[in-house]
Amino acid sequence: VLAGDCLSAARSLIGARLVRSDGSGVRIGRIVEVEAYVGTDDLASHARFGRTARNAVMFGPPGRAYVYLVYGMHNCLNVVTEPEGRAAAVLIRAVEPIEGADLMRRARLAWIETRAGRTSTAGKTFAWGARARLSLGAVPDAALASGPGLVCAAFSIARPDTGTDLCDPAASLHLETAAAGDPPRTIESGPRVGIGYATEPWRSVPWRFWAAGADAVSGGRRR
DNA sequence: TCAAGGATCCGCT
DNA sequence: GCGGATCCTTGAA
Repeated sequence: VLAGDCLSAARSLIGARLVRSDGSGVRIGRIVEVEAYVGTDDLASHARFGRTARNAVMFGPPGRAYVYLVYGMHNCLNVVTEPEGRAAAVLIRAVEPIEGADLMRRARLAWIETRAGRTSTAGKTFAWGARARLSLGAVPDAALASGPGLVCAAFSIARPDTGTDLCDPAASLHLETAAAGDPPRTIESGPRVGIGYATEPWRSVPWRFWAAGADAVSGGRRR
């Protein structure tokens, strides 16, 4: 499915499961929000400058992970789609925890700690970390991965995960199709988020897809 | 080598 | 609703 056209792949990823299994246990989440970035023509895509060292994996075979850093702090997970040679990927924006929510919470905490430990602007960052630590306790399980940066924090995904074959069930990080008992959900679509630098038509093309009514859809955007 | 800016999250107003 | 934190990637010099 991932080898097919990117927009269809994006739709079919809604409802699929993201699985992380490592020494600390198993974390499973249901994907409820994605965005498609298609080809070198798409001026919102990282592929818009052509092939570079960072985005090379987008041009490779489908089913691989592409993890990049935005705003200097947050990792974002993408699934490469379309055949080798065509640059396209689906950004995983939000996931609904199914199993291992406690582990996700611990991973979120670990993410905060690594940043709180750094002191660049004279203790200010540590103060931010302390507050974030407190507020994490108030976050409901459903919202533990309700945003692209949070998905990576909750599943301990970082740039070294780039290139992982997400279709390999033996991989520490991989995808699984929706279970038979999962509730069917309507898929809605709308313009992508955070790409104000792109020009039309790319800026408003409705290539963001989400599961209607899902609690975990990022920041009040479930419409 | 350098400067600019970004597919975000959070707290506070 | 706004702004701060934070650092990697990019393209041009």
